[in-house]
Amino acid sequence: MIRKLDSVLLAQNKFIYNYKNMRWAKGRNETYLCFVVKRRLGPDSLSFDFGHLHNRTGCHAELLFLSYLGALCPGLWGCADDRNRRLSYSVTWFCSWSPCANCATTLTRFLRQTPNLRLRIFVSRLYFCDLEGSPHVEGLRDPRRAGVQVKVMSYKDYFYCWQTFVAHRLSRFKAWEGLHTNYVLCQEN
DNA sequence: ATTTTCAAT
Repeated sequence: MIRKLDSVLLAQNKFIYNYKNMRWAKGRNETYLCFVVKRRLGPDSLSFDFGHLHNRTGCHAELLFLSYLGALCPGLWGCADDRNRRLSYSVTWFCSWSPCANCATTLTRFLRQTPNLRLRIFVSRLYFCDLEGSPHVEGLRDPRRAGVQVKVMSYKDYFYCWQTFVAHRLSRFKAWEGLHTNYVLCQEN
């Protein structure tokens, strides 16, 4: 069983504040990304690592994650086994904002060149997708065309994140008001 | 009706 120190877990209030899927998320000037890395061995996949990060100035969370990928997934590149095959990984991430157009393009290009990496994206809120003609709607469409599963987080996803990434102690995830309604609204985009 | 967003100060 994977066991990590509390310091790598998110504080409860930080999780709630950043992932709350309210329609106008005032003051959420950061983006958090919680991730699970699994190594795929034939039909089985084993949990390999997990954690979270947030953007730094000038680097969106998604691209920051990509910069850590080599360390998170040893053998993803190069030939890692005696039969000259690369190792396969699957990554699931939960992002507080959906990817912007630029990140989506970079991500899509990256994944096309890395077929041994499978990615699933869950997003809590849609980044600038309300505006008419928003280029960031591509943040949802572009990766999908490359075979990435992109979904809006629902109650069960928040629940899972709470259990997996948050220092919850013994407290159970408690849904905020409007969670489900906001989820439904987001999902329609 | 309007509010908000991977800051800028």
